[in-house]
Amino acid sequence: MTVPEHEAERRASVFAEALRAQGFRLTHQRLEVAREIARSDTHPEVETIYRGVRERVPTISLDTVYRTVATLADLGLVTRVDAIAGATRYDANRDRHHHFVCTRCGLIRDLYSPILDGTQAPEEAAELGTVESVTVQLRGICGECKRKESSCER
Amino acid sequence: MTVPEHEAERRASVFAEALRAQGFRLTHQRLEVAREIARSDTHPEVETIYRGVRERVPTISLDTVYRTVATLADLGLVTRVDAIAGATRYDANRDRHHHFVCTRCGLIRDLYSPILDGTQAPEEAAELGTVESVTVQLRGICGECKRKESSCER
DNA sequence: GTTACTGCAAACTTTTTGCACGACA
DNA sequence: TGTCGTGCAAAAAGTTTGCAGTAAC
Repeated sequence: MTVPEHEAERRASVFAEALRAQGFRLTHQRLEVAREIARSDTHPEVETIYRGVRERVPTISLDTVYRTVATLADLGLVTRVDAIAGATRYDANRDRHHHFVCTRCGLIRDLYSPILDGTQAPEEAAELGTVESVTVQLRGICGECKRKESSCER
Repeated sequence: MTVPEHEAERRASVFAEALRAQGFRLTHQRLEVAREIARSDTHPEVETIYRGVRERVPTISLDTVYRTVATLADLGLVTRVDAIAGATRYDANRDRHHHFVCTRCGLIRDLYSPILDGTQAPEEAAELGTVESVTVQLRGICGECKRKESSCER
């Protein structure tokens, strides 16, 4: 939790404002979950957020945290890190490559690109640790999902 | 499964050879799981691999697939896509940033870099879909884990 | 013949869901 | 006051583990 207090508060207000704008009720629980995520820079999992919030709201339940986080994610206010929901996926491709990820359906396609292969780790990275690989992730909507969307505007 | 047959076979032999070199027994089950992953380019989850293998080895159990995939991953022959094992993690940082991921402990740190921000999606990506964001992922060993490793060579 | 691997079943973890009560607007 | 959100409990989904029999070396 090294996010400066003012930055955390700013993020939390953005969350609250967005929830209100979308017609969600500003409940005590939602505000506290939003605040907890906002002040964290460790990319926490739900369990961690839960423990943090519970210090201030001892009666909150784990499933409320799950629901609130899902709501914030749906509104695009927080992102699932390297998000492909569901089970762990495996990659047997040992050649240097990058990924295109569809945020709608979870499709992942390999992408070969000498230009992207040239991406260098910035110097600051050395402070964090030893970099062993650099890959680029493109996120967006795949052709299939785009077609579905335009055909039957749900 | 658009991996050409010869490429799939090549990958499968690499898997088999590596298993043997590391002293693992080349069982029927392991070879078939290895082959199934090798011929797939859809970044499958364990359940999918299981279904594929079961067509050829109807008696194989799901947990054997889990164990084999874990073994292959430990040997570095397959990678967990955007791998941070365990629960889903969330990111409240809406500013443009990149990630450093420690493959040992799962630590994720944000990385700000105007240079990385300049990374462009290659033209070929347009064939896959609409790209909405481009982020760079650095994988490696964090300072903490490196220290632990050098102090008490386990 | 040993020992590692497998299949089975059960446990564990993470996440989702149905329902009735309570709180926000 | 009406409806949405919460807490509880149970279930579902994904993954791991102990054990006894089986197969690889």
